[in-house]
Amino acid sequence: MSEDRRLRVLRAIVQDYVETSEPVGSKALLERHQLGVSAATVRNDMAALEEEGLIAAPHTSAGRIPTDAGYRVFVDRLSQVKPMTAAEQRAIGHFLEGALDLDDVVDRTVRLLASLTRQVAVVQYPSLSRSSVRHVELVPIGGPRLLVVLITTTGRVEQRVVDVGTDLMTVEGESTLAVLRSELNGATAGRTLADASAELAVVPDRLEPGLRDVARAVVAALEDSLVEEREERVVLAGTANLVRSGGDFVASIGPVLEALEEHVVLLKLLGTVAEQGGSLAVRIGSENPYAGLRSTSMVATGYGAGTDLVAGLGVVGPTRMDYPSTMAAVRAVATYVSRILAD
Amino acid sequence: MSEDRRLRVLRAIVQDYVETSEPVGSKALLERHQLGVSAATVRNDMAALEEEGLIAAPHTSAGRIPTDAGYRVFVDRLSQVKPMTAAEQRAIGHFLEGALDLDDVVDRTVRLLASLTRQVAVVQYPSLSRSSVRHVELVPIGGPRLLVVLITTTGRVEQRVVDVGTDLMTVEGESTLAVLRSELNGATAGRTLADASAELAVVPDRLEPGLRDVARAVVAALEDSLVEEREERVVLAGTANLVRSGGDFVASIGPVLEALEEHVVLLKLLGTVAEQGGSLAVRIGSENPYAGLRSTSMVATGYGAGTDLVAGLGVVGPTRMDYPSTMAAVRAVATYVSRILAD
DNA sequence: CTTGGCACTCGGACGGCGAGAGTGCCAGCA
DNA sequence: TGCTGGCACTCTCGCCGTCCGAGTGCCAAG
Repeated sequence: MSEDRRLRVLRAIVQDYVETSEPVGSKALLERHQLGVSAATVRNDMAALEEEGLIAAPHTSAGRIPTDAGYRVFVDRLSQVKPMTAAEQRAIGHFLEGALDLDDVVDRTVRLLASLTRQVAVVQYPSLSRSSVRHVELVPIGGPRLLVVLITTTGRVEQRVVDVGTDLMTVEGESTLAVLRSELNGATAGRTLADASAELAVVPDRLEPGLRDVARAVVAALEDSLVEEREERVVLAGTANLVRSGGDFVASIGPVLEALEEHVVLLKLLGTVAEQGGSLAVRIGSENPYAGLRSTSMVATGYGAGTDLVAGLGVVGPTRMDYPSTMAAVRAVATYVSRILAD
Repeated sequence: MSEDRRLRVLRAIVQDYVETSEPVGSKALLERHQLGVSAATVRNDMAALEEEGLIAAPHTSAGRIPTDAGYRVFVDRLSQVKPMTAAEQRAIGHFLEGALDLDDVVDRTVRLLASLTRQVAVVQYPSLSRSSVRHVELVPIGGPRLLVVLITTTGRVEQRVVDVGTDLMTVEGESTLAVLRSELNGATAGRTLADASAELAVVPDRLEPGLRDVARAVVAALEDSLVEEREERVVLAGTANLVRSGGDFVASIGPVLEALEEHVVLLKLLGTVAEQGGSLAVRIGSENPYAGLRSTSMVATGYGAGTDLVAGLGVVGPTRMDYPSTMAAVRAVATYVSRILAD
């Protein structure tokens, strides 16, 4: 019994099941694929595959469906990411070109990904801790309050109101701020906040005593913006696709929607992806650490301006999804967004 | 046949149907409400109510369910918004107090509203056109590009990259910017962008000729940020509640999810609400102009810092919802958010 | 105007039945 | 040793007839 043919059978089962949403039997398989063997042989192979835990039968007189492990083998060994057509590529580029600012880029990206894959798309905002600082601005906004604005090379703008204890809306206040401003920019420009942390810490000490408290408050605010939960944002689109996905999956969308609303969960998932280097990550069904997402798979990858990855994006859908196309779309979109952000 | 009792019957039907999700018959009504009349009388009243189009029978041998018109009468004449308990009020205040910045306020608000009402919550970001300008900042970000940052009194920060044609990252560039900066702030500070529009338009003419093109580009960017579609943002939470809402409603969540993703639609709905003055707006089922939301009701109101309303918030749920509690929650949350924003 | 009574309707649950799909196993063959 | 055709077996699913009960509309009497 050739291992090779058994895997071809598995591939055929996955493909058919993805297409029809129904358990596939030996006969149906022969009709749609040229396997060159008889139904009985296929049945033997199926029995073996079931033994290995790659497929399962919902009940005696139904066909087989792939298990999570089956999809895993399919993704790892039996499928290749199918390239996007030139037309699709053009469409992606064209759609993303028109974006006005970072919000718009992220918004367009997530919608595009959702409509390309017909699944729920997830896009993380470029992370602050992994982006470089372009500029720090200080704006007095009345009384002792100061608005600290942080602009990154990816175009993300983060702001925070700080109470500095002294009223700075005065003439000498303005010159004070100018000093502080240039110190801060000197300490941070061009590097990530995390990298600049040490330099930032000593900024207050380099200033005249009267300014130190102000400086300390501002530096604290900048450091604070790195705290994981606060700094990360994630955007969704295409949740309606969950309903359309058909099959018995629809019954379990409740927990899935809940999990998707827990942005922290999504960030964790995207985070591990962005770290583990370039290529696509696929997390299938029960491989997923979060209970609500046990019936789904996630296909994700990192993206970013230039060579560093600054965030992750991907899609979430039923484990019965068209992995090759989905993977192609995720990869293509990530490539294009990265290109756009590089400007 | 007293009109009065007929309405009491309608109220009882609405209450029971909301609670049980099942058509309610004359007998069940008598068991759960002290109407002081016989089943036959109730049946007569029901027939009359059906005649008036306020209730309907799904089929012959089932009870009645309220029509959209029936809910309308219930909301307008038969229910009063039931006040939140002191404990609930404290919880709301406490939960919102902790917010760090505007994003956080909006985020907490929408989650709070979703969990209070067990429905989909919708919160619009404070609108730019209706907020006052606190400060305009200009930051050169390399080459001929300038980042224009707009900060409103509600704490919202909007940024836009502008190509001004000249490289401003020079010494004289910086002083140029200082002039422009103070002109812009002089023209806008303390009023809404819309109000400042006329003043802004003449700013370029007051400057030396070499600066005019730069100034025009910046002013155009500011005006541009008012364009409706771009300026408005809306945030959702609690979509998972749609699934839990039970009854036959679950079948139609597909179109509802789609409609909810069309933020433009939600903004239109919230927009009309915020305009029409203080109190709560309730839009029931087919009163809704958008096909996807025909099976839902929306309860919404405006909120804002001080006396002006700057945005809307509300919830979307099945027409069969507990209107009195929902309305109470929406109103209470709006009140508290407004209070927080006033700081 | 209300009430009790009564005949009527209809949807949903239940159970039996047959068809069809799919399987496992076996014996024969290369 | 591995493939194949055949065959008996097992389930699920859909269909149909039946039954039950909830709920109604109407009527005649109070």
